[in-house]
Amino acid sequence: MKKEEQILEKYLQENGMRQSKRRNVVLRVFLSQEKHLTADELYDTVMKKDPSIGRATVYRTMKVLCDCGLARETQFSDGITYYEHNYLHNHHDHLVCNKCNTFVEVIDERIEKLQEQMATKKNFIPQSHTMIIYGICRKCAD
Amino acid sequence: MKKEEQILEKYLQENGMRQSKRRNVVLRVFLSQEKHLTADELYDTVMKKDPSIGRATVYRTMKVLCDCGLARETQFSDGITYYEHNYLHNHHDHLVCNKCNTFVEVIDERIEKLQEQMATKKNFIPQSHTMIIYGICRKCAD
DNA sequence: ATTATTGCAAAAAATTTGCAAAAGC
DNA sequence: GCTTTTGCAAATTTTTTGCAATAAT
Repeated sequence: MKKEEQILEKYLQENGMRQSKRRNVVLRVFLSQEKHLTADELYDTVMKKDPSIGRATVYRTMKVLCDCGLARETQFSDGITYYEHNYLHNHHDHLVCNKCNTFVEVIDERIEKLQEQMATKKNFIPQSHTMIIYGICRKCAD
Repeated sequence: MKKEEQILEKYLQENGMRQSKRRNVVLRVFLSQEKHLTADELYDTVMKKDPSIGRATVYRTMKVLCDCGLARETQFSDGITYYEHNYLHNHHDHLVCNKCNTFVEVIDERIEKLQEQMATKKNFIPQSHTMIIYGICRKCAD
């Protein structure tokens, strides 16, 4: 059994929730994709595995996955919620191209440190963050 | 006449658009409020000034204000679009409390510098960014 | 006069919810 | 058996759009 499934199982147990086949299908489809996914894209793929699974279950399951720390939500400027892996995947931020809308993941430890420092100085206990830099990517700059 | 109105006027002229009373009402209501506003809050206030103005006009006007640089959009984790001033207001980021949902504006020049540096190193031309740190605020920490 | 802007209502898009039926423990 | 989970469809919420009427230049 995958580590991720164990994490989910533990979370469910601790919160008086039950395991279910459909929730596991959503989990596995989510884990099998390395990209950022919208609820809709996830639903499409889940449908192919098990057509009996509805949209609401995908939304409800992703909420659980976020709560137990396996997934996290990010919103780009299009207003749609994207889900990305959050376990054994280093936290990262994004550079989003204003022209072609592609993005790359980035991480800068110096920025991470300063973010923590700054929040703490403001008497704020940081738990997570999103940082998105919009601009023009290499390809579109030519 | 306010500087902001001149900026809008210039933008409209350069883009073959016309001035209009209703657009000006939305602009003035937006300028009169110092906080972050949702389209809905804006609509409520605009309605009181001029009940003949519809929701669509508020949305369309805010789009124009963003395009001409007077406003900017930010999305917190609630998925709703907030509009904030972008002219003669220093750029800033946000600390959002996960418990009470209040936020404070912050700015850290060292982070700003590093963001620029990092993007450039990735062959990316940065144009704008959003950085939101979620956590627990001073009040909710007790 | 010509063309942009608007209100309105309807459409779209994304997500949530109520509820009876099915599934897990 | 009791309680959680689910599908479905309907409801909500936020934003966009089509169009005929109106306003700006």
